[in-house]
Amino acid sequence: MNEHLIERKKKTKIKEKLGGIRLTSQRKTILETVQGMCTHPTADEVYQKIRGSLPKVSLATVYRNLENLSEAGFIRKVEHAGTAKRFDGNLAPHQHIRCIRCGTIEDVHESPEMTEMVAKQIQTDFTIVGHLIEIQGICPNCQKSMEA
Amino acid sequence: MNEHLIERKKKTKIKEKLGGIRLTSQRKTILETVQGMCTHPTADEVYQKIRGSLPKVSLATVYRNLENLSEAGFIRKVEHAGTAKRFDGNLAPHQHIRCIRCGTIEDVHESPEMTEMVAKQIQTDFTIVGHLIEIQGICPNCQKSMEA
DNA sequence: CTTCTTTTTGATAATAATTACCATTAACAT
DNA sequence: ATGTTAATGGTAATTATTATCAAAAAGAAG
Repeated sequence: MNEHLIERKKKTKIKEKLGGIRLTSQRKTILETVQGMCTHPTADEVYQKIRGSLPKVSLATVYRNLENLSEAGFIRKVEHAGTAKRFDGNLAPHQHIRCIRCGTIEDVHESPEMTEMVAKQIQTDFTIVGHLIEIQGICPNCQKSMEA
Repeated sequence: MNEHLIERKKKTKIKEKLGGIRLTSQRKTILETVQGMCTHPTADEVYQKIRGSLPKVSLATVYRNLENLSEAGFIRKVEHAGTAKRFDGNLAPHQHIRCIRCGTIEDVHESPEMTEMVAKQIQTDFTIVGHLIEIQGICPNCQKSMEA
């Protein structure tokens, strides 16, 4: 194995292709940020988080990348009843509990029996593509602020 | 039963109190419209529907009334993952199937076993106030338009 | 390493759904 | 009939998001 080949191999490794879409510093940072947060952030929350390392980044870039990173399957869009879209770096199938006051979302596990039960129940002329089970509650923080 | 009492009874009947909130023609029309539709309309859909009988009605009035009619418990706000809010005149507990392409919502029945199962599953520090089971699919109409 | 093509970006305008504001009008208790 | 309070219409403001477009960067080809 000569030096040329070694050089080549390194380059290929470093490139870290994202499957068709180009690897820009913005895209990389956004992906790593969502993967590193367990809070199911909105576009704006990601934007605020990355402004330290990428001061010139545009909010539009964040929206765009969250959208195409989820289309490419690197993150997923959280289906929920709240207003602002939220994203999740955890690709394992699971459901969520959402605070109806502040919008905070945490993970909850969905048992295979429940999945099966949901699928079994429905008789419809729609073509079913999935389902959403969202538990709704008040988070501990909001409970505190309500008592005060 | 003398005429006075008969007169009184009639009046009470006609007043149709809405539980604290005043009975305006706009409010009455909006309530009856939502109750008469099985399509889980958005504010704008209600607005378009009532413009014939109430040409001067404001869209803001529709938004306001859908909100306070649901707060007062006469209709319910449909919890769903779509963008525009939808309202339902059917107060019986049930869940929905939503077309992810056009937003159409139809009713689906939720079995008590499923309700129980959802409640049983979760271990959390949130105070649970309810849950949302949304089946997601493609409605027959959208299926047709996709084929074409 | 230079050049070419294509994608992506930043800045900002536009849009969609909703809410806020406020002077005028209407409801309804007295 | 009248006074108080709530509701309305018209419109501006807000929030979340998408569209636009010239300039910059990415990655392929030589």
